[in-house]
Amino acid sequence: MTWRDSSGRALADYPHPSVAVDVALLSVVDERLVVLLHRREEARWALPGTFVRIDETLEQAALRVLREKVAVIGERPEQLRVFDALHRDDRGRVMSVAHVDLVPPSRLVGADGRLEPVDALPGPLAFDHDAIVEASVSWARAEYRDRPDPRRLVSDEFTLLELQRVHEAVLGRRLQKDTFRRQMIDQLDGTGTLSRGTVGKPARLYRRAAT
Amino acid sequence: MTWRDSSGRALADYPHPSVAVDVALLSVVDERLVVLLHRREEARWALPGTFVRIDETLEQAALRVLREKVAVIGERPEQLRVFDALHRDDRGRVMSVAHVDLVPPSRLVGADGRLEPVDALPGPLAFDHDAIVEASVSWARAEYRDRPDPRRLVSDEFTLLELQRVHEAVLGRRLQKDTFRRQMIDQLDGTGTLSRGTVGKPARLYRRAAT
DNA sequence: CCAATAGTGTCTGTAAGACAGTATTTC
DNA sequence: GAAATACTGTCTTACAGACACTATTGG
Repeated sequence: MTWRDSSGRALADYPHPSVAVDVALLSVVDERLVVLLHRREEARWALPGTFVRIDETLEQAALRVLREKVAVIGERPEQLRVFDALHRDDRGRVMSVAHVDLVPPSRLVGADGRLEPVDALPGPLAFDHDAIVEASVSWARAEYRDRPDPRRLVSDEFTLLELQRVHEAVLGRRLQKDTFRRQMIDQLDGTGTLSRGTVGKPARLYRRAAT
Repeated sequence: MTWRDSSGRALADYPHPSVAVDVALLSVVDERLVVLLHRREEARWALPGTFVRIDETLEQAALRVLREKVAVIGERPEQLRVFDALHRDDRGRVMSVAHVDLVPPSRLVGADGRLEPVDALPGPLAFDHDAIVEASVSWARAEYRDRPDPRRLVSDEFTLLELQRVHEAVLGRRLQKDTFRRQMIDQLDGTGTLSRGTVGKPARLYRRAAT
């Protein structure tokens, strides 16, 4: 039984905006922060996006668009903000809830799209997608500022240098190893084992500490 | 001329969620951070909210709901996040874009509703409005952490103590005057005049520096 | 003079940035 | 031994927090 207002109309009887999700899927490849772009129509690159169905949440829609449009299993999409300019989409009144997700590159084998470094995008993207990429990079940097690899881009056991390289890629700048060590060390558990097979003194292996 | 897809349907022909805005309108009264609540139906308090019309932006809808439901002229509503649980509204599928606005108490004379301190709300609010209030307080505190009264709750000229009292109300804790002074002083311009009529040594008056 | 508020100098602890030294591996 | 990388001690600088002292008003 659907709800009716005093004039006998249901909610859906009133004209209302459509809602889309656009997802900036980030990863780290070759020590650079990259975003997965998707070819939209002819000459324009865009983020994967879709309309939100009436029976799914935003997160479900975000995971679905990654699966359907770029063949990737997402991890944990986060909302950035709503883009709601009146004429941003010429098909009608559409607001888009921008999302970001950050996954290890192993998730991207066989992905349908193009990975581009976030600081060297191939020309302006469709809609307001340049602004979404910018917001997603800010989100990722805030996420990696204080905590050791919260999105698990490196495997469960890692050396401090491996961890540092991932943080440098996300933050987009070099870090000093002694400062980095001091910031991270008390959020890590040593495994007692050492890395093997590299030149130089073997490094200790760590795990993320259970918070 | 409306856009049609390959099966001849316009966007609005597909069932899609309705979009609402809910606005936490904050102010500072008696050195406490307060939120304006609105009576919804019987026994439940709620934030003012409305459906977004097809021809208005989120900001316009947020300003409209303040005007229509609580008779307040808003200042600059900011998005917090979208609440999108599938059955959060029993009238149908509705997502709500939570907003926050922070205005001086002079805007609230004649407001239609009840001002309550954010840390002493009268029981659980309707829908997910408790979470919206919590997010709006976090937003306000971040806004006031580093900058002198960015929402202009005090008048154009003020003493450091007046400024500090407003910051303490927003942040919900006492501050030390010497630390506070050092944080703010280089973002202020002295006017060269002194406050008058108070007990004790007259204080210098300041203006917000042009950033 | 007393109470009250304004304004400022200084000490301490913490942490970042920078530098340099020692340690342990491969080749 | 040489090269390479891991690890750590220490110095400097900056700044927050805390304390205390001086300054200037009304009563």
